[in-house]
Amino acid sequence: MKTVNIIIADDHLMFLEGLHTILNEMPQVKDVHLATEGKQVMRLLGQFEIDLIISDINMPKMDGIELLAEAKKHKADIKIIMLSMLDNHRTVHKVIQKGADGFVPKFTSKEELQKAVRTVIDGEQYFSDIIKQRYMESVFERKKYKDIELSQREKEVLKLLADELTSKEISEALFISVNTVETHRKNILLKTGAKTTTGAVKFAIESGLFED
Amino acid sequence: MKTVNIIIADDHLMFLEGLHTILNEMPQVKDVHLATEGKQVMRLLGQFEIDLIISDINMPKMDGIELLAEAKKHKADIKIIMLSMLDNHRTVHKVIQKGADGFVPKFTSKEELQKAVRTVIDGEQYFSDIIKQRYMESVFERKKYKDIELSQREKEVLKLLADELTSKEISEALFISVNTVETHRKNILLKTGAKTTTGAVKFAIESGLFED
DNA sequence: TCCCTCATCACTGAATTCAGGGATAAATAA
DNA sequence: TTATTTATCCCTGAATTCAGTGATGAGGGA
Repeated sequence: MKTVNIIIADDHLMFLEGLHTILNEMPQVKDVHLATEGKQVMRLLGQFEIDLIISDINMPKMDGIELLAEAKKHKADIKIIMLSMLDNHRTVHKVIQKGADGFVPKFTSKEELQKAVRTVIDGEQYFSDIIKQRYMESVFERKKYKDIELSQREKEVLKLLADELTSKEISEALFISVNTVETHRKNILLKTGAKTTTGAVKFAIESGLFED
Repeated sequence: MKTVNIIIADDHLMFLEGLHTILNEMPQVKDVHLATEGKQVMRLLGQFEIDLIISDINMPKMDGIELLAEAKKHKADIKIIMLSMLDNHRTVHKVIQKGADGFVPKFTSKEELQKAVRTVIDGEQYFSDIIKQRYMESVFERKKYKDIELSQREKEVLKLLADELTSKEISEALFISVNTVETHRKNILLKTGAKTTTGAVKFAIESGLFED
């Protein structure tokens, strides 16, 4: 039987412990290295011959998404299974796009996790049903937000509006005419479908527009 | 040596597994029951003689905060150690106020967790340093928001403003005069220190004012 | 009892926003 | 190349908000 060396990464030690226990039950698993953040994983990659990384997304210093890219850069055929708390569907989208080999939520059963590991080390991909579902959601969300994508300048204006500047103040801050600012505002309302500036700002905060 | 029966609750099975492993190492621990949500803990409390509950905060159906109150109601001298991801300091405050016997973040080391368990079963309280720190933060935050506490009516108006209603529409919705609405708005701006309605709404969203 | 907060209502005038119509140059995508 | 998007600018008039000031009755706490 083909055996593999694994690194598991998560900043929660208790979680790491549980994961370790579950993996040790598997005959396919040879060595298991533990890490509590991304940079540590990279160091381990330099020291050992690793076949699979199982990593959490939220970690200090270097998160799972970054790690995904770095690890694949270091060793192109390395397999990566991502774990997550599954709070939002934006990250689900990102992880899949970045080329993860597997993705399961943290509340997955022991059996499903082991199945995911077996599937991935056999060279196939494994995504939990709920992940697939979230992925679809994110596609739809994306479509919903696609139609109302603001231009860079509009975002800029909206941010300043959120900071309580008036049109005149914004015009002075951006060195443009008040009329231009007003036009941007008009278009922002038009695109977001909001009736008031307040509504547009609220929308921006809630849809994470300001995070980009 | 005094031995105790424990229930551990967390909706993430892998985490539960790790916690289980760590507890099993302790000679003070007799039985460990697993649960994935609050209601299940309550059922176990009816079936077994339990001394300590170690629970996550975020769980489906019945969360840790609710569980805390329910469990103490069921058996006054039961001990409860809370675990959390430690995202915000408002929940830290809530948990301590509700009378938890211990509170440690999920990224705690095995040693600290075991120490917390020993301390609590000896009848004392155990709070991690970072928890104490967060608690202090929440106290300061609270003080900061204390000065600008809005009245019930003002909150109501602010909510409707966030929903893009104009003063006139609000006056119609609440069956009061437009002048009254304007006065409320004026006072909201005064209290929040915001210059615009947009700013006040942004403040309300970010400070979690709408959550109460 | 006295003071304070809350919720209600009123008026004025200045500032700002919103809705509506257009226009133009430059860059980008089809 | 043509069409679309982006960023810029302009004007008008109605609606709305903001700032300032003031008042009243009800209710709670010191």
